[in-house]
Amino acid sequence: MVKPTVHDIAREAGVSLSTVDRVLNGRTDVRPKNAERVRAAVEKLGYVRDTYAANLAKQRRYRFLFVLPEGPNHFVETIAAAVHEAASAQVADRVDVEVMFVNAADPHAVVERLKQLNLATLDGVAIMVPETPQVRDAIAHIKSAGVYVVAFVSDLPNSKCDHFVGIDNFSAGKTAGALLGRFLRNEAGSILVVTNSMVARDSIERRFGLDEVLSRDFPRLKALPTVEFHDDPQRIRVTLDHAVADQADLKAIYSMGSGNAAMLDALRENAQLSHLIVVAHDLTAVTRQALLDDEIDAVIAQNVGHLVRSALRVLRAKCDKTLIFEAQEQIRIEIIVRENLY
Amino acid sequence: MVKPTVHDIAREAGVSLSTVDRVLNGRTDVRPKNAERVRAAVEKLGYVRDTYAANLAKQRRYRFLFVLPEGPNHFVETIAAAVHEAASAQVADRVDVEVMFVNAADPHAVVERLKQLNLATLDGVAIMVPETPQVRDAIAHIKSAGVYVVAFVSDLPNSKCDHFVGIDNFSAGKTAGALLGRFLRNEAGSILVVTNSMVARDSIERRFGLDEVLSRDFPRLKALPTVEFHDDPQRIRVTLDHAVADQADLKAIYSMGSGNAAMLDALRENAQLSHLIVVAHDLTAVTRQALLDDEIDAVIAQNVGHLVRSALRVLRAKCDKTLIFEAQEQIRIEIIVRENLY
DNA sequence: TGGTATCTGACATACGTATGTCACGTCAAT
DNA sequence: ATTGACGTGACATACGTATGTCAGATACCA
Repeated sequence: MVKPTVHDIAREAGVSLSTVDRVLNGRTDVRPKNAERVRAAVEKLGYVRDTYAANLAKQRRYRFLFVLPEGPNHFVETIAAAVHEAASAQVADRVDVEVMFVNAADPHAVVERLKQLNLATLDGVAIMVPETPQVRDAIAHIKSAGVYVVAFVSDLPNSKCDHFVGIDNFSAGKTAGALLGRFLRNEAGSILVVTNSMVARDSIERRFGLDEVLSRDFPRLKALPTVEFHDDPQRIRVTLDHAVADQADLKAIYSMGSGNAAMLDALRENAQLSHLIVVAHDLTAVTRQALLDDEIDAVIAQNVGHLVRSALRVLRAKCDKTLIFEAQEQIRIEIIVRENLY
Repeated sequence: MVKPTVHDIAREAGVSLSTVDRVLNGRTDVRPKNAERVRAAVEKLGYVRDTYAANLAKQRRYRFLFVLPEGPNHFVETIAAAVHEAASAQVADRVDVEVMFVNAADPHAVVERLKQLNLATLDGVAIMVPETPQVRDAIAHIKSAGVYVVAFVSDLPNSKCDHFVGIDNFSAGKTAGALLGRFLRNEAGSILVVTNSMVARDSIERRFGLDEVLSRDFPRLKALPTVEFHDDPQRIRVTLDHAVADQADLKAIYSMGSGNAAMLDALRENAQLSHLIVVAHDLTAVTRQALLDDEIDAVIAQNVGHLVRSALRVLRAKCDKTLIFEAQEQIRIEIIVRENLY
């Protein structure tokens, strides 16, 4: 009943400890017949390597890096805070975590920074940048150095990442649509959709999700063309004023990503907008306060603590070449109203 | 930069390894002055014990037990499955997990089973039973044997538990109320509240939460007195038929706990009820399917995987006497609609 | 001062695994 | 028969911590 060790395997297989080690760690110089006997013994006794003892012996440390977009952004700041929190909690687990900020808007700058990484000192990287051909190449380069890569928050479907840690943004958009449809029961009208930029694939996918649900389940609601306001708070204000003038049937606002603060500021300046349903993405200090103040009806969020811990667990699993526990790494699309705010 | 070891502490404090060990493990026979120097060195070098190395040396295994209510219940079955899943994932972490089912409806039977436990072979217990004076005493007994106890899913506020792993049911009820209020925008009417039994404090707390939100934010909505149907599917059917006859303004159903299947069956048999908004608790095979079939509008849930893993982490932290990472152990009140179903 | 109870340090062994060294086989090619 | 390549086993050391033994130091009291 007690956990078998390498010694038990050696005895069971009738070979020496050295041979067991050679098989287990994929070294050369083992006769196929003996390798097979070792594998059979492992199977029979149900041996699983004690990773902690192994790490102790190897003096192993896991060195991970988070690459996050720089610039003022509440969501990213929340993530960075979660990374630092997790990092301090994980020192006991032999993992060292660093954070690097890159100018995500400039693909060349991103690649430049990625190329400068000393890959010999790294075991894994979690990357949160938009996918470009250059980024794709940089990732291939990192991976070829034996460093594991996970796409973080934004998926990089065409890159050779080991995993994606984040939510399905298409479903997130559908969820927003479902909430809007239910919050506007029996009502017809239009929905203003705003985002900072549609360059990020996140926004595009969310928009698709929204449109699919609205057209299928709530055809009485019409989503207006997405308004992008590229870091210009003025623009959102003007857009809102126009919308309220042109669209007599405006019923709701869907804020798809960064820029919630600007959207809320604009909302506050136009009293006519106070009856609108507002659904926004990402739980930050700003949206949290807006929920409490009843300025936002619901927030679609992903738990940043889970995101970070999941990324770390996945990277560790890759390093240890162990299986990842899919159910645990599934990042939930959370719906947050004032009452279940945490 | 490298993690300090006990040797570093000994050197820094100018004492021997033995003395460091005596201080660290709370043994006797250490002069206060030396103990203080060791503590200062620990502080200065930022020493943290390597739990894994320590467990290796101690040949430590964590033996935990989940005490769950028996009887056919989808929610508990889901939990039991999650426990077994987590248990198999945790063998590598030196933890052995067992599950015991008790007849939660019979306090004496519960206590009888708890008293039979061989506490010498246990390190921690997660208990999910309603609180009674007998249970309270049994828990005190378990704790006095040096076994850690966490209240699991249902809180045991008057018992001497080490922790509560679960959601705040008052907030959960408020969340349900907030959803109902938003789903029934601008509408007035009554809400049917059903549950299997109000004996469990969960239901009582949820009801309080519901009432508070409705009266404060949505006074146009009136929640009818809670209908309990004590494992009698017939009862819920009759109740629904009466409600639809008596309450012309019936707008929604709030199912507060177990018994979703019976509620749904009754709903299906009365075509006049198909336009009702339905909010239910707990994500199980039944509610999952009902969400997909659009029979339920939203489910308030707690992630059973998180519940179980949190309980295990908390018990481990107690055994290791390390701090628990509150943010991670906070169980979320999840809102689930068809689109963010997982 | 002697006796004794209380502290302390040096050292050894162990946990399960990784890794290195070295000698000793076996077998085929020279 | 000699060489060399390959396969193997025995053994040692290490990782950071726990725990035990025991001799020796120190402090305290009479």
